[in-house]
Amino acid sequence: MNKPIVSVKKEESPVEKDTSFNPQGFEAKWQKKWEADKLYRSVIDHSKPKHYALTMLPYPSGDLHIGHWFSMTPPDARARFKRMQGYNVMFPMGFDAFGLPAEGAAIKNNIHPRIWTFANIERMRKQMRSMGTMFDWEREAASADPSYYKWTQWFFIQLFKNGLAYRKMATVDWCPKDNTTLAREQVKQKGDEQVCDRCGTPVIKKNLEQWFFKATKYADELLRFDGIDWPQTVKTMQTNWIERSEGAEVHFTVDGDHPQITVFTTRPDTLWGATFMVLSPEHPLVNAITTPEQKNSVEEYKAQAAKQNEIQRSNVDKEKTGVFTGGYAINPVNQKRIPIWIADYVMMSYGTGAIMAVPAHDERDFAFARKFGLKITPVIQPANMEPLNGETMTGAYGGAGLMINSVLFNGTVVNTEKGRKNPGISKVIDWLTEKNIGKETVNYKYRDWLISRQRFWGAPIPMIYCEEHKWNPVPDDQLPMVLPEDDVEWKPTGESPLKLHPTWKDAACPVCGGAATRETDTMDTFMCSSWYHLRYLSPQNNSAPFDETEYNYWMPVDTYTGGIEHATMHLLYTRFFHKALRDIGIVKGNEPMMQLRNQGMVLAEDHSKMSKSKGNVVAPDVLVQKYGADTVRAYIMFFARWELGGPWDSKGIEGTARWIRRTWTLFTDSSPAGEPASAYDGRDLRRHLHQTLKRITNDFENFQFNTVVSSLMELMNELYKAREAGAVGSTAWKEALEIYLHMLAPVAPYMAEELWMRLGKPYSIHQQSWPQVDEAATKEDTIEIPVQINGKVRDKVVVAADASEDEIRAAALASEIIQKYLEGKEPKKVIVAKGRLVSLVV
RNA sequence: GCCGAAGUGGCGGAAUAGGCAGACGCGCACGACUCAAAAUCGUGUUCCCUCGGGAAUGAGGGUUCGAUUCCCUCCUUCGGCACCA
Repeated sequence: MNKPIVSVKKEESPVEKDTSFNPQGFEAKWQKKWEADKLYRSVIDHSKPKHYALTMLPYPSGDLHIGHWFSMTPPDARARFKRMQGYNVMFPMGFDAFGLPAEGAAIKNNIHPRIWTFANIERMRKQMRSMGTMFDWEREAASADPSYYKWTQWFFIQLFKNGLAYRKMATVDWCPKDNTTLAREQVKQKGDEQVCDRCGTPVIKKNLEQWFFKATKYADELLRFDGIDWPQTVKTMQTNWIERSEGAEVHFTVDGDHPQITVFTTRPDTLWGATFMVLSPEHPLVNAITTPEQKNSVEEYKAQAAKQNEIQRSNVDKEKTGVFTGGYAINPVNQKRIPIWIADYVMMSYGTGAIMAVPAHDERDFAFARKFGLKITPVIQPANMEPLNGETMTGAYGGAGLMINSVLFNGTVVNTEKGRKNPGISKVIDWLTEKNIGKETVNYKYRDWLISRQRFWGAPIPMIYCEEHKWNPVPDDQLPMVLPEDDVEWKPTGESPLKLHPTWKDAACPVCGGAATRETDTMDTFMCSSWYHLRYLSPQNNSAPFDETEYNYWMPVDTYTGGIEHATMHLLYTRFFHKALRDIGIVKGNEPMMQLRNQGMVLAEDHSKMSKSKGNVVAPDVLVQKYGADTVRAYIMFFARWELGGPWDSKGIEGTARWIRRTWTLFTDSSPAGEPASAYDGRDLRRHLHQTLKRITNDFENFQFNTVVSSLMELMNELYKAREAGAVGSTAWKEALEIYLHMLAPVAPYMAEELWMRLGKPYSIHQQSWPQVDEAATKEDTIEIPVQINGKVRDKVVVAADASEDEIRAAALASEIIQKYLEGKEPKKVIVAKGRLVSLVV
């Protein structure tokens, strides 16, 4: 397993250096030397432009898998490239170290999560070192370390003090397997079930008092992506997740002695067509307005809806259901008495939990009205169509037209625009406001971030409850509020072990000093990862979450890379968090990460997801032992488009391994074929070299790692040909070898360093400057131009690279083959694309 | 249902200010070396063919001298959201 792949040993003379390819040997050697020399230490240096390259930190599950390599080593190559370009690069790494698997291990093995977690970190750190990345380990941070979560707690308190963290009773999602509440972002739709994003278990609803962050305060700002270069897909996903909709709130009075009911609508222009009202079964006024005759059926429906709620009631295709409450509302625009129903297609969690139903112009309302025989009144008449008739319509009409049946608004134009851009909507909103029966409102699907978790292995929420003084933060001098080491029971009881701990929850009220109770919930681990990029700035700092001088130099993050699965979770949380800290005065700027790129996923060879249970996981350690880390890095970059990912191909790595070995041989074989020709013309070689340099520079910039490697492969093939042609010894040859190693260095840092040394160059190649493209050298002398007749290539002519259109045309027409095709006739048309092609039309 | 991304040889993928489709690599075939195999090196490899050529970038249409690239319609795959009022 551990033997070198190939031995290119020739008959050895004792003075000759060993030229056998032994990556395991030189990789270990350089790793040690780089660490001893602190080659990748990143410190403030105002003489250079800075570049903060960040890749999402891993959870310390205990084993580095190929996906980690895929997400870390290409960005590492790019960070190295940036460094050679003259940037002062910081490329830190750490661990998202709180989380449930540690508790699972605690339950299973009766071992404290801290011990399990930090043992895993130790193990993964070792594995990561083999990857040959330029991580600055002196900046490492682990979120489960008290010196880290001290500041996670401190940030919570800052949010609390600034009114951005609050506690409320709410209907929340609960994962019965993980035994904790979840934020809405962490609940996913799977088939027709809502499941826990972490474990896939269907969630249930619970009414609980929980801590929230006021993320919705930033809804509008989070919809703006000004000045940041993020993938459109992520921006779209966040935009859809927040889902802003413009409309109006309208107040309806209710028959009898009841409070008003407010509805939210995006179509106030259709108010005159509201022929009934629907409340969510959970709406607080349902009981009050239900008449005695309807009480039984309403209760029955509510019970059934509540039960369905636990399973899943949001199946779109489901037949509409509902019951009449017996109550009536007054439509404020025309004083019509309209029946109030309850139905589970109206959600308490959106808008006001009540809608005005306009069956003529809303499909759901239409289906409901038809099923229960409710009145349908059209109020928008499309042009060029028979007048709509509520009795005979077969579906709702949602398009443009003129308002009808709407008294003073009759004839008003309604288009398909949303909100104020629609003249009908805009006019009605103004009128509602004036009449004081409604007002313009913007509604969001986005909800505040539920931060409480009923778990042990997280940062304890630093709050204390006293009967008299209610909730108060733990005083700063008592931070961190550390998790207990002893007397913790590892039983899957469904309650936080902290709650069951004999003494942990006892505290003194920060206000009166009297007996008080600690919060026993911990924070969502996404809170920890919302600010880890700040902790990297100064992980040792014990008096502040980060140094301001470090912040001013390094922030914001220039390049952020990671998986797209975090689009509406971490990537949204961290933007919110940054904006909140900005308003509190802790950080500057509007966005934490300027450029974002998402890598794809490495799939198993059968195109399925890799998983331990399926046993189809590719183990990078084995590959490193067999081929060396450089080959694994290069193959990772080469085998698929980084942004797409794809299935692993275990045979494919042989090609990359061959290229690495051939590169080694090219540099170390001192008996080149071909005579050293003093008359060797290096122009072709230099042209290839500088064309490649230009391409690779561009490809690194654009995260196109696969073509970086293929360009290097091509250039190596050229180098072998040049060697045959007697290039060895020429200045072009020497230049080519040096530049080749510069370009190789980010991809295969170990071998590049080893070969650089063997060229007799000064240590270290990783401190060399990225070579300059010699533009003149990239230019061709002559070019071959295809000549098309009626779109088909018939011949190719060779002309000077700078030949004029006339010259090219003449050369094309002079071709014998072309003349043969023309059969003596004049072409109807001759198109010359200078430097590219000639197209003849006959 | 809505929104988005992607469809190129046996496979991963190159090539888009519209200009020689298939770079590079895997696989495969043949050859050299070898007693033999592996490794290595070399040659070939989109398909069809009557060897002159013809067809081809998911399908169909359009714009153009010319389309993988731009426009329209459709199909497939993947991802996101999902009774959002």
